[in-house]
Amino acid sequence: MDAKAKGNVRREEEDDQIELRRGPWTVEEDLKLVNYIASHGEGRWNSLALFAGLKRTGKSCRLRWLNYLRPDVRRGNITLEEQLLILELHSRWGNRWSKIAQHLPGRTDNEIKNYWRTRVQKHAKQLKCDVNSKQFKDTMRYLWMPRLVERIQAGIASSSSTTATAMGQIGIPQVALSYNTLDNSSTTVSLETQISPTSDFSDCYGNIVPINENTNPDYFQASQIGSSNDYSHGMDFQPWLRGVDNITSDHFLDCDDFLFLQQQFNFNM
DNA sequence: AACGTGTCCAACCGCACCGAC
DNA sequence: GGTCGGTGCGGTTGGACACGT
Repeated sequence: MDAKAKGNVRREEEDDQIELRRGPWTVEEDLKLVNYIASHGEGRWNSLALFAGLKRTGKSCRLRWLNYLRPDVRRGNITLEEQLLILELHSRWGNRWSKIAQHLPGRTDNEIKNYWRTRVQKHAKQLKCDVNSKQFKDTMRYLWMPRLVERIQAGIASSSSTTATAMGQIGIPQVALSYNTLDNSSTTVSLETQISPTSDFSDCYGNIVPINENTNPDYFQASQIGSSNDYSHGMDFQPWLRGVDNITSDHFLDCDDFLFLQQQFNFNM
């Protein structure tokens, strides 16, 4: 055991001696934490826990604040746009949840991680394949993501067109992901509600080149409105893409989607 | 109504990193 | 260079809840 590990063990032993509380937070504890941070700000979590009168570790206080009590935490279902972003960014960075969360304002790394485990990994399990396998990644890239784009577009088309204008007026940049759908028409989806003015999107997409100049099949692209992505790669999934409507937004695959996907997946194994 | 099973998510855990001393 | 305190990250778990039988 190295010095750092010893230090961690010693601190945990000290925690036990103080009889720190664990488990779910009470309303009273939440109020103490919120009020203390409102008066003194966040940071220095161990001393914060002490001075706020909370019998919790600093780590516990930090986690509670960041994942639950922070005023800008977004709650509720992950939107289609957010699902698409998660898939995109995960394909690039893997399980770098905090980095992915930086590009989904109001969403926590914990929430994204939970989403991935409960939704995406569940589908991988149902398809009887490893979530890290090429087959599963291809399925995401060539089937789920284009389908999400179409559904986002359908939603945009049926909703008020004032949204984008309003977002522009309050200074939120509009970033779009564009794809070529499988029938060779161009599809563009705006992610304006997800990208904060301070997010470093150039970090994600800083080295983008046109698809026809990149020979790497695993390459994905995203850009300002006007460029294109190509997820088709000659695979013919048009019946699936065209045949399913009325899909609920909280899951990116409904039952029919999944059955078709399972057939396509087995066929292409 | 009672029970079993599956799902979801808040919270915890272990580890690593960093800066100060 | 070693130690310590603070912090952040990714993986895991436990319990509440929903749903089916």
